[in-house]
Amino acid sequence: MVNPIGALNKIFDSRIRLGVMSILVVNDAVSFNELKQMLELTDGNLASHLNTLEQAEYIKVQKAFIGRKTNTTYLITELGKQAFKAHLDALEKMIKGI
Amino acid sequence: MVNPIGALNKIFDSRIRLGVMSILVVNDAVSFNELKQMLELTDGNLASHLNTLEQAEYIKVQKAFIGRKTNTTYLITELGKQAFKAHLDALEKMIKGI
DNA sequence: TCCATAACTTTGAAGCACAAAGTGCTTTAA
DNA sequence: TTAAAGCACTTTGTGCTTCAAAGTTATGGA
Repeated sequence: MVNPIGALNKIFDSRIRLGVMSILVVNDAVSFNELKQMLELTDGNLASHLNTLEQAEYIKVQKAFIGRKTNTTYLITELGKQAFKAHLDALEKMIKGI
Repeated sequence: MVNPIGALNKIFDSRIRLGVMSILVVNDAVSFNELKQMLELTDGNLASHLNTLEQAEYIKVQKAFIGRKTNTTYLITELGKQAFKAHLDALEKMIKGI
């Protein structure tokens, strides 16, 4: 038998990063504050997890202006979508014992 | 919106514990060595994760004899089954954005 | 008698998660 | 026109988790 946990993505071991991806996979552009509120996190904690996801190129940042005010939103990348899907597939296989 | 990651079980944040549960949920009694081989872990690492699961009463140990030799197998408990299922449900809800 | 195997426990290092506090910029209220 | 408050961070420090490696105890086989 092949080790079932080997196919899991380490980046998604973290519940918070998993939560961020779950949100971004269905929502096109979500702001820092929306994520913060949805996931009930402190700024620092959220920022560091977003940073990890950005380093992995699973998400990207978009800085825009709403009137004069800057607004930062986060989007999932194509690579991020693939990695997330692959992780979920691996999870499913593991659970179902395939 | 309710925080989607709040319903996840911290015990199952670990890929190894998730792997153990996935195996035990479909296999009735699995030995220490079988788990060790399937998951490709060192003795100590496996033992400590099994210990965490046992503390939570999600698994239990069965010491039996094969001839004169002792044989240790692990089984999932009813509580373990419930907790595992609840975790998977929470995961699914989170991912599907329910 | 010696070695191997099973099933651990202990130890220690490395990495991670998290809160809290600090930063720089901007906007709004007094 | 300060002052306060919000946004989006970065930095810092503590405590927890993970893991490998080594040590332990017991048994079985050569």
